[in-house]
Amino acid sequence: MQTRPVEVTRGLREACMSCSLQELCLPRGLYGQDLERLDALVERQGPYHEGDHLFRIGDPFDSIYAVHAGSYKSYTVDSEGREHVLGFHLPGELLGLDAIYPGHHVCNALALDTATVCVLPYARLSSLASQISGLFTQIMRLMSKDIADTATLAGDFTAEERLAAFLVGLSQRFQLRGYSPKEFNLAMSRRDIANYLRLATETVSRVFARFEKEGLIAVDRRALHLLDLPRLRTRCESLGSR
Amino acid sequence: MQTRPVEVTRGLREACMSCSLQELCLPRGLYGQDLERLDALVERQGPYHEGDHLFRIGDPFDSIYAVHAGSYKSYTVDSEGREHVLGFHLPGELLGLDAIYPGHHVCNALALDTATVCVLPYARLSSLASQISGLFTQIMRLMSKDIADTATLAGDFTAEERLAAFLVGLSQRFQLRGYSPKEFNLAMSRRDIANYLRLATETVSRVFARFEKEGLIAVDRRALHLLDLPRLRTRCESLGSR
DNA sequence: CGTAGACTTGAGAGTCATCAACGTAAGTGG
DNA sequence: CCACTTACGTTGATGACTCTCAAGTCTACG
Repeated sequence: MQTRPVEVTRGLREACMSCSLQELCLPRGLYGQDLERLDALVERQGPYHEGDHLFRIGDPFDSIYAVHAGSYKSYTVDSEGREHVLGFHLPGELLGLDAIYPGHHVCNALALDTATVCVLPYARLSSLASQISGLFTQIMRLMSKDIADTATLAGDFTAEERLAAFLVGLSQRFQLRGYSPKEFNLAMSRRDIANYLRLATETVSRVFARFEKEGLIAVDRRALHLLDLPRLRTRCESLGSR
Repeated sequence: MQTRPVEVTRGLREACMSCSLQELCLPRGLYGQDLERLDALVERQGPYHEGDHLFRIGDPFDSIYAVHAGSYKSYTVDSEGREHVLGFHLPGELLGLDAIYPGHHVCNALALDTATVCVLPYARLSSLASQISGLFTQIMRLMSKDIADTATLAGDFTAEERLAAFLVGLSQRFQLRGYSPKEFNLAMSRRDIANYLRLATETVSRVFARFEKEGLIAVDRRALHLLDLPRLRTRCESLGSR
């Protein structure tokens, strides 16, 4: 069951062609007519509001989503009802790739704030990818990146290493999108961060406090200031693959 | 630097067409002429022997590998020299998908026993994928599965849950390949298992002993006997996504 | 202004890592 | 064939990191 009917802002063509995320998103490396053809199958969807679900476990898979604005979290719920956060998704990143294989969604995705997505109907996308070799390449690249990234968190690292890596990673992703790498707002709660990093919320709270005491960061609720990025990096050097 | 020159068993065509792994590997869903065209670009490589590297971090990426026989492990080495096992790969599974994005390998892969692979040159594969829509679909499916699988281990589970899930997962994979799901040999050492599950080798040893005492398994060195698969499953229910 | 939820802080407990010693199997060279 | 070596695996004792439980603070919102 797709969660709820949502406005589809089609109207203006050139969703991709004028999008500021071109460099991060699928169209990278596509030009002219190829880009127009991709543009023709993309639909903007939203806005979703905080807590709205983009899709849920079991929903039939028919589209991949690219975050256009705002941010999302994806998560599963295990047999005992416990939630497991799989990732946070910023503009330009794809959602729903893990649903291709089984043909239905295997995780939930919800908006962490007011957010929109670009909908890429999979059937049309794959037929287009057969015609445009650059598109095939780009899809493969993004999926490959996804595989490499999910492997990063799978270490047995300390709470400090995990949180430092998380903050450094976020910083890099914000910078790529043209935002300040040293100052940004966390869209997600402590509980979500803790769950994502496989820690207790209390531990996250304590490590934040420790980092602040050491002058690494300044944090006020969701507002974050990375004061000493170099030293923060040394705190998570072992997770080098980022 | 590709590790070492290895014999390439081309010779007989029909590597894919007669392969017993067809149902697991890429050709699934391809027939007749399409299969022949895929077959034409695949080269069998090996045999590699225990400890031989298939590729190493930094090696230029130009091919995806499909395990044909034997088993491999993939792993990284962090800045402090510690090894991190990313996965074990059985016949029919793909290796090197995470190298597409960066264009070079981001992990090492080595043979755990005498093993062979099928080499899929990426450039030729992607051009073929634009001609055969079923091939594109299949590649996407396999990458999607990879993404979903790597997410599975990322929970904060107990040592028992992790090991139970590992054994159950292995069992399923062996069964899919036509082997007994209850009796098989572990190709990997305790140290590798422990590293993969983010545990100490001693912990793995102890949990094996505990499982044996409970009558869940019988284990002698690498020889494993799953005596009570149902009860083993209940031990890792929370990792339900498998 | 009051309540609910998010966040913080403290104290105690448990799981697992570390350190250490020992047992076993396989391979080597005499 | 037997000491010797090496890698692997098991078992025990101790300690640390982080979870759990609990109470308290702060913020947002109705």
